[in-house]
Amino acid sequence: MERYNHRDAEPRWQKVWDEHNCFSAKEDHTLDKYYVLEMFPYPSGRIHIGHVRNYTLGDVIARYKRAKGFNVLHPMGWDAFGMPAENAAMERKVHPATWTYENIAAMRAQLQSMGFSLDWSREFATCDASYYRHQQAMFIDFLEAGLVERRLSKVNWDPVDQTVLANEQVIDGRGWRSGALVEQRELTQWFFKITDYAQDLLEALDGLDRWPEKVRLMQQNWIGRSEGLHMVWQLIDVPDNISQSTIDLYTTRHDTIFGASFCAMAADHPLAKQLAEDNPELTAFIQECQRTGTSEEAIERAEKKGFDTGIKARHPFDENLEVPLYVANFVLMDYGTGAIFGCPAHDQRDLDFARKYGLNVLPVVIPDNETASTYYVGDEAYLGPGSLGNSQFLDGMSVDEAKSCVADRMEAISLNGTSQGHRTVNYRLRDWGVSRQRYWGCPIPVIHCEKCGTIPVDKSELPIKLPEDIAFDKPGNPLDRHETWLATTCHQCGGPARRETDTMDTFVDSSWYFLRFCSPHEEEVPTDLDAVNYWMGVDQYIGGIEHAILHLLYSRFFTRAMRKTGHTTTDEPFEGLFTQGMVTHETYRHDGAWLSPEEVTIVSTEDTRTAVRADTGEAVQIGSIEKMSKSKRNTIDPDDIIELYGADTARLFMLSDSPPERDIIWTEAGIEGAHRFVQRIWRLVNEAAAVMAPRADAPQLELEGPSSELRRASHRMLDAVSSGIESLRYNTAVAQIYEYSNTLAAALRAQGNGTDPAWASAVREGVEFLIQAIGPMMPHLAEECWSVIGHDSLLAETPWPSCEPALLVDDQVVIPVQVNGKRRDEIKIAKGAAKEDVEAAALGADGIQRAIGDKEVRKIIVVPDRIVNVVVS
RNA sequence: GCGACCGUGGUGGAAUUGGUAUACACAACAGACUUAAAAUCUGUCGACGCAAGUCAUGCGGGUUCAAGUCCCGCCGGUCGCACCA
Repeated sequence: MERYNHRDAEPRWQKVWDEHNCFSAKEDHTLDKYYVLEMFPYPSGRIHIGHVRNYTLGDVIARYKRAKGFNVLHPMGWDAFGMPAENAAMERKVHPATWTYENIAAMRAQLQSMGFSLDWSREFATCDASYYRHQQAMFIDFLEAGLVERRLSKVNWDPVDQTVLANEQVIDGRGWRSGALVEQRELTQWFFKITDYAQDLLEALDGLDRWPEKVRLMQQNWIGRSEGLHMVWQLIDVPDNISQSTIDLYTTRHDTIFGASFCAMAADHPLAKQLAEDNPELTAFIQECQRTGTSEEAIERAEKKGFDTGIKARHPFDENLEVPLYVANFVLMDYGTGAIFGCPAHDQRDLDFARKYGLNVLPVVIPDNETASTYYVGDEAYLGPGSLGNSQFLDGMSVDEAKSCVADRMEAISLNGTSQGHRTVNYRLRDWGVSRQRYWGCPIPVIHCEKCGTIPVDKSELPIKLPEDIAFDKPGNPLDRHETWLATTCHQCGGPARRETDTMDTFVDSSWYFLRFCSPHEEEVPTDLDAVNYWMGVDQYIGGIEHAILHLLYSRFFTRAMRKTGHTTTDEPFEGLFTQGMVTHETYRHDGAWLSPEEVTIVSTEDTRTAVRADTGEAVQIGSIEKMSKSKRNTIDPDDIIELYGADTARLFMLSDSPPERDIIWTEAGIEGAHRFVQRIWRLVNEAAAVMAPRADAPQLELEGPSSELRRASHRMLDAVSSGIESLRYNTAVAQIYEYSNTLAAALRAQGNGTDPAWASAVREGVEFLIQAIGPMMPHLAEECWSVIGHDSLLAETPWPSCEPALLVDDQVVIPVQVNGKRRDEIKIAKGAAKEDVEAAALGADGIQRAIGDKEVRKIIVVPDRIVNVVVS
């Protein structure tokens, strides 16, 4: 028998599937649908192993659901805008569009060589004008619905690249590309008002019961709801040139209000800025605050610093209590009101600050084992529960009682005619700044007209296409310098106007592509409501955990915004979410330089494992196992694996052993093991084909008799594989298949060339089940085997077989018997046997008799069909 | 610092969700076939013990007839957030 030749079989079956149009989703909206989607790739040039894992995980469920009779939508596209294309343009003098579309072509071919069951007829790239024109139309819809705003905002500005950087692109205070010190700048930016949906996005997390708990928690923390009190304090000794006589404070610890010993506002608080105008010292302090980096380290090391403004703030419940107002470096302008009262005894930052400036530290929440008069707070603020003390009318209350009492009183008393406080809810979530000063993104469809102001373009002018003739010879946004593109006419007044040169954050592109897949060729509007109604939401979405917040939260917001503007009918885009682990590999170093796996030979002996350079034989240091990355040079090229071992082997390796949510370590031994199993299945099927019942014969399947044991194993395997796939526990499904192939091989060996027609039928059934079970995982091998056993039809078009329930249950069960919780023997007994019979059988077993000896039996616990425990004293 | 998750053989991992701990695989070892190697097949494989058995799921307690699984406290690791008042 010839070895299975993947080089021949894989392209052949891919062609057949393509010719039969096996994987295009049907436009029949009366069928049960299943929408499975993996996060679409950025066309960086080549697919990497992480893609192979991602799309394999999705393809298994797609092929399985198709076999189960669902109308499956499994599309693919390209998240094609972004910085790398511009970097390539600058480095290699190639147009971003050329670079991107060439990469797409190369990567499409790679994905096709993996045999993924994708509906390529729905493919698009987000940089296609036919896609982004609809994004522009929706931007205008959002603007009209009040979901978009243009306002001044602080941004990270890279002075060398002359662009805004996202927080993630600022490393240790420097631009990730240029290495230049990042400046804080105020720029007019476009924002999506995601904060309008903060409460809804938070509450709806509860309904996402097929999302990982971890991701829901991360989003919950990111949204960061806190319930607090907004209040107004009177200011005293305000300089004459300042009109402000009160300050707005925000707190969540209003119970500690009698412990307040100072107030503090952010360095960029409007009052601080006003005061700084004629105060050089304060100006210098504010500048110092702004210089402090935003990196984690900088914040951790930064000392609490303040500047006493000389102004006093009057305590709302105690006219005689006046506390100093500081400008402080640890107060954030963009949270709450940008100003706080400090209660040092019960907040660590306030305590550090108070100790530095010699401010009063008065404990007001007294732990149960302390008394108010003697309780001393040292260098650690007390954050725990207790009863109020040193707090006038609050004394004796719990923290919660005191909070609600303070809130009631503040709401009741008035200052200058309005209530001095009100309960309020704050979120950490910020509005989504979508402006990017880049060329390779979706142009924001807005013009600036001297007469009419900043207005959206008329929808009839869409798409606002990117100009093609651009140069990347200078840093910054080339759109700013493209005069013929910039100059336009205002559609309202007919006067001259200039185009907006900001383009949209690429996260906008990926926030609705899953909706576009439902009707990718719709020209008039972004989505066909009929199609969206039928296909959405995505039943199973699969991607990396790194998108737990940004992409997944933006998409949830965008879907809501699209619903509000009439482009879809549901709020939640992804009903099921699965976050897969990374693919990792060992790292190798020699003389400080990283070496790729091909440059290294591993030398293994019985108990050592070392590495040498493949070319020179010099010793190589084996480093830690890390995520595959170009910088560590520990990547594996999927093309090499497909060529050497085949797509099915690569797919099997991705599915076996490690649970999909966990990181998987790529090893040569592992991929070879997977390849051996591919060959083993091939041999097994061919051997079985020689002895099993021919296809033409009427099957002579029996529920009892000699062949039923094999049949039980077959049906149990199929059942276990089905549930393993449905719950995405692919590693256990693969283990079932391994185990079954051992069983089937042993059965063939035992029976020899038996001629019992019932047995031959059972073998045929078992082989067919085996092929069906591997179908979603190793589709080419399965298709080849399917034809070997005499089928003319395609496995890809064959329904999933159903199990015979009678074969899934045994009429006899083996149950372990314990004595005092330790297993001593086991008994074989009829399933569902009466308790008394089970007890009798258990007590009769040799091992049990021996273990009991002369001790007294006190109790026998029988868990039906499970276990027996004999308790002796 | 706060929050979440995880610690099971030499290795990846399984365990019906409180009911036979270590399925399946990798590695290793022994054997068969072969002139030889590869491939393939067979067997062994948590520790100690000749055995009966004893001990083993990071460590220490607890609940229970029964704990890898539940509770409390440590230790170690991974991830997320982080001056959010």
